[in-house]
Amino acid sequence: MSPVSVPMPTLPVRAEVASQFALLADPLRLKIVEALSREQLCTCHLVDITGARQTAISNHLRLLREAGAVVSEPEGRYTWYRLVPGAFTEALRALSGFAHDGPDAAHLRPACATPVG
Amino acid sequence: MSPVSVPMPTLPVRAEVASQFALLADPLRLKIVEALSREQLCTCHLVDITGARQTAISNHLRLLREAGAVVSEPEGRYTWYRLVPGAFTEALRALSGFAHDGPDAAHLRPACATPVG
DNA sequence: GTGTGATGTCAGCAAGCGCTGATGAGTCAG
DNA sequence: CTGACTCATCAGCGCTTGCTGACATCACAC
Repeated sequence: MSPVSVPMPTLPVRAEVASQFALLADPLRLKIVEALSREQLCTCHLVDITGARQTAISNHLRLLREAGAVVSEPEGRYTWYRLVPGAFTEALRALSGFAHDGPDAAHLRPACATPVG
Repeated sequence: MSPVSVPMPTLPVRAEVASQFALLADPLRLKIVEALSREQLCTCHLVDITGARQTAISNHLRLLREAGAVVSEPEGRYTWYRLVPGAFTEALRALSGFAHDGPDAAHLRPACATPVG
């Protein structure tokens, strides 16, 4: 049994990490997350910043909210949004593992052809 | 500062960063990238690791190859794939900016109502 | 040369996703 | 109360994406 057969011990919940990446995979949503990482904003701000329609912003905010990436705080007729601090921690950890240059690992080549048949 | 009116000076090419995140947004592709970050592998390995069909693996590898995230090296009847070291650098940088806890920025609330209207 | 195995590519299908317009709830000013 | 404004939700549409099966290509063993 080569290390190939070992079923990925690094990430505990790959689907969750993939979901975090999926949240950042859309340019508009990335723009929203980027803006919210700097300061709290309400929907009207995000509409102004991104230039997108209010409904589109609201849809993306709902996705982010349901995923636990942002929290909403209604205040009067405005609703303030802010980024949850540890929302993308697992994604960052996974990506850090990928992005680090692995010169040794890059040359590893496990046995390929199945030995018996 | 009035970051609301400034149209996002942080990331130069948001669409490209979003594309890098999109590459990691699929669980199967994430599994492939994770495996290739540790060692070079050929398609038969990835089929064995992921349990997916060969055509699905090949499709995902083609996406990763076209995006410049992996490189292929045919050798005999096998094709070795390895991760390009700096493939996700920009995504990592963007995510690092998001993930860092910003206690001060989290309390900033720019003026909301349009001044003149 | 022939057979087997590994790999890439193509067309087709189903599902998910993002945008839009319309609508309704809630809030503030007059 | 009425009007203006902010925001969320819904249904609908189009596009993209991922998976599958079928087929073609290439390399190795005999």
